[in-house]
Amino acid sequence: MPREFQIPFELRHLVYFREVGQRLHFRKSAEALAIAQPALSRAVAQLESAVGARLLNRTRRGVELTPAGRLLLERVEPALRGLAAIPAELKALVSGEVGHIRIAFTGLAMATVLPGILREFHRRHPGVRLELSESPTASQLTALEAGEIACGFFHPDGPTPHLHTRLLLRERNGVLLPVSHPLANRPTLRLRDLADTPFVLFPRTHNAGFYDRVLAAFATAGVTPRIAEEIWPRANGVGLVRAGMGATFMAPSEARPLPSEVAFRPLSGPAPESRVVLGWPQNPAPDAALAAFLAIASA
Amino acid sequence: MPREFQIPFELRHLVYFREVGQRLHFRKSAEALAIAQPALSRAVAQLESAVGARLLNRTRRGVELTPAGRLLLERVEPALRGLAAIPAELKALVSGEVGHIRIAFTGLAMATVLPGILREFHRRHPGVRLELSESPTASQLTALEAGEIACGFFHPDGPTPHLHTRLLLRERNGVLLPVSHPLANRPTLRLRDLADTPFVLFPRTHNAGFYDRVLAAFATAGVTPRIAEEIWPRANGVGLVRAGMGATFMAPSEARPLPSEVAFRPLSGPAPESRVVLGWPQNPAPDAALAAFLAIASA
DNA sequence: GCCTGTGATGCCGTACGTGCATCACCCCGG
DNA sequence: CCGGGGTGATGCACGTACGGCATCACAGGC
Repeated sequence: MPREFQIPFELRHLVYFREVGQRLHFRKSAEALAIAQPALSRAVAQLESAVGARLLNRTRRGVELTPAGRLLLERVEPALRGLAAIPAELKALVSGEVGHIRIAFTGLAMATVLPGILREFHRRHPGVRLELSESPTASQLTALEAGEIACGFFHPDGPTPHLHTRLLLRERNGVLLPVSHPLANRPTLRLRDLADTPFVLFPRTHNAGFYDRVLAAFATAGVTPRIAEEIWPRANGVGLVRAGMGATFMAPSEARPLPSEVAFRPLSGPAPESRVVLGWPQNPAPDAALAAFLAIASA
Repeated sequence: MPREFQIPFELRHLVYFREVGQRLHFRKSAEALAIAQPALSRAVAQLESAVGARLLNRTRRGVELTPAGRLLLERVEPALRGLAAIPAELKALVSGEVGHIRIAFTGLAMATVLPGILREFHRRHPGVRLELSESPTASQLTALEAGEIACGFFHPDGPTPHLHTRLLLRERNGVLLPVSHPLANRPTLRLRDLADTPFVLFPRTHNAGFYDRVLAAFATAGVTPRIAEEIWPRANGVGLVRAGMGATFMAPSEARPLPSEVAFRPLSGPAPESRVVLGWPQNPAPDAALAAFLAIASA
């Protein structure tokens, strides 16, 4: 044996000793361990020699623990219990029963697809802890690149290298405007009607893709929009619209409960589109918990 | 292999895996473990097979932990640290550096020999915890028999089977009496002078040996004592003497600080004798800590 | 007194952990 | 583009030590 680092015995010795230390009977312990009695005697003797202390007092009728044996048993029992539990723990981990996943999302994702996904995942994998954090698309992309999050729900913004993506939501936006707005009484609007209306958008850096689609839609309609305010997160734009500071774009899904001072109107003709994408790194390969989450989220 | 109960791997596997899991490099880890690299590869592969999970992702330039590997490492490290500490712990125990000893004593022992012994033992063996409890001789003898205490300081009371004993103190008693007593002005007293003086003793059941020696001393002196009160522990007798309720016997050593209302007078002629004995069971053999204590106490 | 039951010991086969040599593969540099 | 250094994996042969079987030494009991 070249050297047994730090620990001069093996688990076998401890398991055997625990049995004898509890039963105080070599033959019965050997039977319980499914080995022959001499092997057990040898193993215990080896352990005693390894730790440099007598662990058992052998009398002719039975065995009793020495103080050293009591101390060792006291130390060994929890250690063995812990080690014995490891395979099951790992099994639970690789099967996706337990684990934790760091997930980022945008406000739109939380307003649309995310709640249903979370509910279903939690129902099927209650042992997996989710760390959820709202952050803009651009931040999610760098976090994914750095491995800080396992997956993200964001809004696509051109190509996403090193990522797998799955399109979860794609909705033509409508317009949210104050009920006091002259166009608020029409059932649908066209972009070109809104040339003079000031718009509340968000900083382009936060989701350049959508931002550019908004401008493209205006261009297609032949008008140039007036950008009055920028705000983030997008949902807060409702407050500005409500305050009469302008209109904003919104997907129908996120315009569900609205204050009475604002109105949501679909667009006919060109319209910007909101997209929610689930993205995760191509490598390393997702662990079991993440794989299960991705499967449910993509369903 | 007949069956490896509960735990499908050996400490060797865990030690090896910990090294690789920390260094993330097979060759360097093998060198640090003083084994060849192939042996390490095999051992880790065996562990992975045993726990049913890939623990390391082998890439061509280095190694990285899988989630399962991280979890296992997290579990294994404290376990190995605990197990590695065991030999030293046992060594400390058998060498008597640590441990604990249950000790019983009587008030007289605490008033005489015990403080010096405790001080010296604690100086030489600071890691040994002492559980001290005052209890009468008879209780100590049954506690020793039952193995409830490791040794006792008591007053011998006839033969003590199954015990080793060591006589630590043997003092002729004097008499403690109120200063108002007619005999208080004599420098020494004789028992026969005290025939009419009421005495405060203790229940005979608590130390029949001494009690009988008191009566024997009176008999030798040709008088019959008047037993007025019984009290326990003995030291409380001082209070009764101070209250003028009678006299009592006392060893010179325990009559050091006395209230001014009482006086201690040596006896000439027959006198009862106080004996303090250290006793401990003949078997089981004393452990290292107890042996060290006995050696110091007997010195 | 023998018989039963305890743990320890002698002997031997074999399984398995090990080292050496080599392989398969990839990155990197000329 | 091709070779050299470096990674971990694999084939093979050796030695050890673990385990089983048989037996020993010893104490208690109807």
